[in-house]
Amino acid sequence: MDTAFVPSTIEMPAPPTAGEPPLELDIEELQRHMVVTRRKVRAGQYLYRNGQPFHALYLVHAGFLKTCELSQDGREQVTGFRMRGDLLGVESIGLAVHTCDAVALEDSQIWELPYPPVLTACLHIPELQVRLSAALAEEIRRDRSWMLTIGTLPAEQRVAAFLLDLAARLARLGFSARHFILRMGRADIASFLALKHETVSRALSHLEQLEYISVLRREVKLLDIAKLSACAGMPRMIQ
Amino acid sequence: MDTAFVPSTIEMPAPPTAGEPPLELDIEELQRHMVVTRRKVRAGQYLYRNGQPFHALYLVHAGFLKTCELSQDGREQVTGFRMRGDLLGVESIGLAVHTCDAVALEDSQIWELPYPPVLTACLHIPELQVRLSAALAEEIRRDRSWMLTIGTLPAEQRVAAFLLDLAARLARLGFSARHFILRMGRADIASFLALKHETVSRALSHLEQLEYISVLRREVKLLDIAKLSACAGMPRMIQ
DNA sequence: ACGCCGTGTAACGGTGTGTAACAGGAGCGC
DNA sequence: GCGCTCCTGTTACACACCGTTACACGGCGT
Repeated sequence: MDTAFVPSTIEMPAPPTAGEPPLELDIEELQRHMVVTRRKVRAGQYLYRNGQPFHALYLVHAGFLKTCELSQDGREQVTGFRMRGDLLGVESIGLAVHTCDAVALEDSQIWELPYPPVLTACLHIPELQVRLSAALAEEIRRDRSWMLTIGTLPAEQRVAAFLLDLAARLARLGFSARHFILRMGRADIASFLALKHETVSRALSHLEQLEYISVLRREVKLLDIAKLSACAGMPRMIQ
Repeated sequence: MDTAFVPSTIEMPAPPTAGEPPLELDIEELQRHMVVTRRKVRAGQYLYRNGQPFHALYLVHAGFLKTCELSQDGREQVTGFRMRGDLLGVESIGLAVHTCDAVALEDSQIWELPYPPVLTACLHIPELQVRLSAALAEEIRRDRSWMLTIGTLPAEQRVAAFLLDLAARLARLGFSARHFILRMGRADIASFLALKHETVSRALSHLEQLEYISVLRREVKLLDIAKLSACAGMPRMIQ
């Protein structure tokens, strides 16, 4: 029935989908206007770092990454987990350098879209401009949705919301929404949810006691999606 | 020395600045490509509401507004306070309807930029496209910076960061950075910082005891900016 | 085998929240 | 102007959620 999310490596082919993701189509069109390269990033390596020259946007082809916001006094905050189809680097548009870090959590493949050539391409392909603007706006909405979750839900409900969001995104990519392996550790989940890792661990254990989920290290099975959804708080109004 | 931030009303002229804000120049240019109207919004009225058709971006000419994210189960989260020069509505680009609320906290004046005509104008004015993209990216950075603050700082430091941010933005508009009137209540500040309003009140009182600030209802004086800055945590690395 | 790191759990305590009470100011009607 | 109502803000006290501290265990790399 449910197929487990197997660890993806460089050797694994991109998962088959009913159709190519929309931005995937654009790669071919973009290649007619500029040099688009595909990059491999090993687990633990940075795709880009805060302070590095900003010269491209990055479209995830395969793999899993996290983005982090950093403060001058050493604080760090995970701001998102990125997977196939996600566009990275947009937050630095308009600046000379990147303003955050992007790290691969597993071996990944990334399309590198040079900037400003992407912007120039927008002039020639109005559809691309619409797409880019929409992608930026979607990024804003996603962040806002998490701000709502973090600002208004207690710890366990945040964790539930996190699992459901991850499950939904994996399902969109053709993976199982009920059985998957977390590609990030408890500390990263915690940072993302403005919690401490012990709290994440406790929340997972309690959700398991409730039999909403089964969890063993990084393997997660969602056992009762309805109950978990009720626990997670309802999503943003209209979407 | 310090001039107090006087309550702005419809009758008050926009404050004088050394130069017009960059986006202000674009209004004149935009008007050559589309109908740009100036709208008045009374305190307490909505500029737009979640679920309403999305047909424009909004540039604040004068006044003060808040944006709110809403959930289906009634939770609400203030996501920002907007003043002159701020662009609103960008989070809904790509959708048919607005995804959040924008409410005027005082009588305000707003430039209404019809969308998609703005997008079409970008094709004719590449500089505008650069500006719009940069504005969207700046919105993302701003939200991320607050996520870092909320995710890594305790309550009192969040409040300090909030005051400093507000002071800096007011200063940029030509107002005093040391003596101003808050246009929002404690509850809104609290929502924005993922706190409760009592906690905000307590933090303000304590900062006053420390003689970092003086606060009386909505009137705030920053007495020791250095101490307050040290309290607020250092900002995002490189900006 | 050893060391390091991530995960998981428990105990304790502190920070922030919830509740209640109160004060003061604004707005409205007479 | 006065009185009343409502809203906003402050403060005290109680409590619980989550952070802190500590430790054990398992997996992985050398």
